Amino acid sequence: MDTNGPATPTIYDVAKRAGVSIATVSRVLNGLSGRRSVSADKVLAAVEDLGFVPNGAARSLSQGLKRVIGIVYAGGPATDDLLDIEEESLLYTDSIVRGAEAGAQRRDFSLMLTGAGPGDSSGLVDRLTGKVDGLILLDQVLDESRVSPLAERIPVVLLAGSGRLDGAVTVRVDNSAGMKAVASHMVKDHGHRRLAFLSGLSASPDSVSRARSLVRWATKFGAEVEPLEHWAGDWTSGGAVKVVSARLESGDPLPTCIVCANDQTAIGVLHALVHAGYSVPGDVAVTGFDDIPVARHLSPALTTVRQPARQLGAVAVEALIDIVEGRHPERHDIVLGVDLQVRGSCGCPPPTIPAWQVEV
Amino acid sequence: MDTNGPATPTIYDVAKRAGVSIATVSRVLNGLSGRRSVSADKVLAAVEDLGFVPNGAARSLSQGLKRVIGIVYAGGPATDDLLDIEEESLLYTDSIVRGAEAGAQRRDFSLMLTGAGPGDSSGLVDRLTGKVDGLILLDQVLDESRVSPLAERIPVVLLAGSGRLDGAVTVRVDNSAGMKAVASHMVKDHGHRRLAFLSGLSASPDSVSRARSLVRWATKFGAEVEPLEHWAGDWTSGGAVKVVSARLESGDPLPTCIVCANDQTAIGVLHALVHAGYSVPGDVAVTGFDDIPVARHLSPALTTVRQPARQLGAVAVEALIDIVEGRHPERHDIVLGVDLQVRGSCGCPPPTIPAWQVEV
DNA sequence: TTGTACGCGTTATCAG
DNA sequence: CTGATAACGCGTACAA
Repeated sequence: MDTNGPATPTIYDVAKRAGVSIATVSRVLNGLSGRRSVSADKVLAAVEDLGFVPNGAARSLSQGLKRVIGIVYAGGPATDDLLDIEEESLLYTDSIVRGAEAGAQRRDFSLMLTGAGPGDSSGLVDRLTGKVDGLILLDQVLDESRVSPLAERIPVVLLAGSGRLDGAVTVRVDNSAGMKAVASHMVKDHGHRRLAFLSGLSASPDSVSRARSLVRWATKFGAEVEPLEHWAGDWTSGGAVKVVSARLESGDPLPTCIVCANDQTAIGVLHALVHAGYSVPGDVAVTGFDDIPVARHLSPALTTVRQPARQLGAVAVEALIDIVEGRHPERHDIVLGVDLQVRGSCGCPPPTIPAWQVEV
Repeated sequence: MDTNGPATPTIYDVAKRAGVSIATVSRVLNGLSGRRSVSADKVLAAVEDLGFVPNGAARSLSQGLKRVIGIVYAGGPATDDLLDIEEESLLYTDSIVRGAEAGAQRRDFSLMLTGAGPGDSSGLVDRLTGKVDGLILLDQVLDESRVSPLAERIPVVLLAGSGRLDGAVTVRVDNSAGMKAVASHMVKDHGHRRLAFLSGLSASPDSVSRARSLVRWATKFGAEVEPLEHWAGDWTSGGAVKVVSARLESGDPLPTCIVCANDQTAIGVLHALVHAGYSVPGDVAVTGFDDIPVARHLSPALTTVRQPARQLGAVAVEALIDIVEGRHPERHDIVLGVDLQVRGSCGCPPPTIPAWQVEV
């Protein structure tokens, strides 16, 4: 066993082997050297031989830039089994992360990931803070009141926040436009007059904003929305099932259309209604929000508002890196568009092209 | 604008403010100091005041340990639109990543994420190498031939590799047991005699191993498996659709049961069969592998082999960190168990409990 | 073009 | 228990 063999090589080892100074090695490796000098070749050869890779920590320390951005999502290490059931809900987050990773890679940054439990995540955030140049916070990982103090220590971008925040930039989708599209389609096209909005967690800006928008537009188009307090969900399908069951037991007549705060909730509604013997969309129409991949595979396929999840992540990273590199962003509140994906659950005939051919 | 204000504070700032030396600050912050000394309180106060967070790069450099592990998955930054269609396939990977993150957090490590395109990812891997203490490579991100040289520069754990590799530890699932369960259920319980195995990419160890196992067990149980070359898929539902279409056009009779290399493939098969007027499981039974969240929402719900994706990630991280910290792992080939999730697509009656109540 | 020497912010060693 | 000081590995002025 070569336990005491040459540990991971440093720039000094390379320099020695190539017969030059470390400055030359550094220059060659960073392209600040004449293209094809004699020593350049020797350096490259030595690098190859030794399998040298620059130590990132030293690099960061020297340059004062880590080239790493951190992203924090809600719902970290919970009980393994418990979360499995609601795993679909994580999907949307995962798409965002993928988009963020792609964006970071484009700018030669790396992405550091951290899941934050529902409790106090400031400890986690602090630990991450030391390792990164900037932070992306997904919805609900930190009280908005705690964001501002954080933001004056390190660049922060909020994903799906409420909008106006002190130091931080916010990236979010146009909830209002999405809900207008839903209201328009369900009220004007399908003629529904009594809708319900099944919300997410009441503390979430997205849920609040979607509820408000739906009420505004549905009302404007001549329909009415049931009291929100009867339809308080929590983003999960399990929560949605409970709400629908409660409504069924209350004896009140169901609305003819249930607009859900997200797809996960819509899945729960679908199951609960079918289980109770109702037909969707025959008896009740259902819509979602997000367009997670499973949406088009449900039966009936879910009519939902499509969020550009991947792009959301990419845009957030771009904005963040701009700030990190000293470029101040033009806008502190970036809003991305959405569009309605009409499928079967709203009452429209299912599209003739099969689901696996659907393109964006 | 406080542009020239006190930049991010260092340990020197804290020391000065507390009226002690940096050594004392360091000790207090790392708990190597008497619990309640006088200066400790002053240090803590100064830290709080200044919002001091230790610079991770300096820490890493000093300690020779970055406390970061990297994970590389296949399918990085591709065309945004293209990938959306196959996004379900990413889901399995995402679960692994989540498990890995949870595992890392438990050991006070951070997770760095990188998506590698199908091309030569050695550049990406190199760049990551400098920033982490160890690497987790998901299936197919690097030729197995390239793993060994990498593994002697930095600890590496392979996820879903072929098993025996030189320097690296491998974590994978028991494909053989999974396929045995499928073969047993479909042949012995349901009486199928002619099966097909719709494969993943032929270069993937997982695909090869699953194919071999299915053939072995199905044969042993008295059934036969169609020639594999007629059923060569690529892990995607799009690829599966093409294969099924080709089979349909060939005029050959379909087998009575199609065993798919993964769930994504099974989704494609389901769609293609239904589109062509066949009934599942009436005319043809279908099974998957993975148990991605969407599986239980399909109609019919998919019978599939459940992989403990999250646990896979967590175990990989544990093993990797052990190596990083100098503990040599007992086993270099860690195999996790799987179990068959019987639902509707195999011909069994759908379970009476609704899908949203299914527990593990 | 090339080499020397210093700084980046911590931890850790070794005197007091 | 505390404080000065040497690493850690790299980039980069500055001098040659």
